[in-house]
Amino acid sequence: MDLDGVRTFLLVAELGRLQDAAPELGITQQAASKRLRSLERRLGATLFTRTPRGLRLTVDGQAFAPHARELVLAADRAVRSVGSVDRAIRVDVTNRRIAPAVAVEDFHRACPISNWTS
Amino acid sequence: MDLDGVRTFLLVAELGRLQDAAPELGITQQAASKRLRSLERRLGATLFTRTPRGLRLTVDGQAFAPHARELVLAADRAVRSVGSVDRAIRVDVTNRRIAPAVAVEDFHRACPISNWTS
DNA sequence: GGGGATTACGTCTAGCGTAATTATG
DNA sequence: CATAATTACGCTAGACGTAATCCCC
Repeated sequence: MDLDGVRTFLLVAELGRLQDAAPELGITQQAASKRLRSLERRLGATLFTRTPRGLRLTVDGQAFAPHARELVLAADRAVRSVGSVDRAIRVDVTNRRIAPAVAVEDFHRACPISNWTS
Repeated sequence: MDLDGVRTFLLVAELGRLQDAAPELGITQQAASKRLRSLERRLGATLFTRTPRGLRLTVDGQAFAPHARELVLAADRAVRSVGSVDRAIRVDVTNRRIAPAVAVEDFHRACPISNWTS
């Protein structure tokens, strides 16, 4: 499951036309069309009714929309959850011959933390 | 953003070893390793500490885990939201010469619904 | 004919699997 | 040495863009 397709769905549902939504997403109209087709194929349902004046949500699309919004919000929260932690220090330990290095390394093994190089 | 990587993350975080998680996901150990690397690259953070006995969560990984669970649950709800709606009828209107067809077609234009053929 | 979406097609990147490599205990 | 993860490499499927096509006002 790809979230880019879900974001495409939401923007197209809001704007009603691929031509408006596609530039916003940094892709072409054709790519947006294929994203929606791919999403519909994945879900096994038709999300939009295609008209020569744009796209309108089907009942499936209307049912999917709120869940899609919740989904992208959850994704944004998940992305924000990393990197926001205050990093204390960053120490590279390569020489085990000196006592402080051993002490730091022991602490490293006892309490693993990210951004260590080894 | 790809949810398969998030599901891989959760299973590896639970089981602690790629070898156990990979078959569960229907992929090889190497593919699981690359999925995690891809996810970490996407997030810009290291989620696991690699050891010769398996993988352990870093602080970033611990912070990401609950959001990841919420994310996959939201995805499952979103997928279930389509197709569960009760379908009432399905009518193909091709002949505009008869009055009932016109009436149905007008209703169609006023209130689009999925599963129409045109 | 004009605006809008789709299809066709070439290209390019991402993801997987098999096999070989590295690293730890 | 055994175990577990990584890297190398070839392959296939998916995604994008350009160009051409279809469809309804």
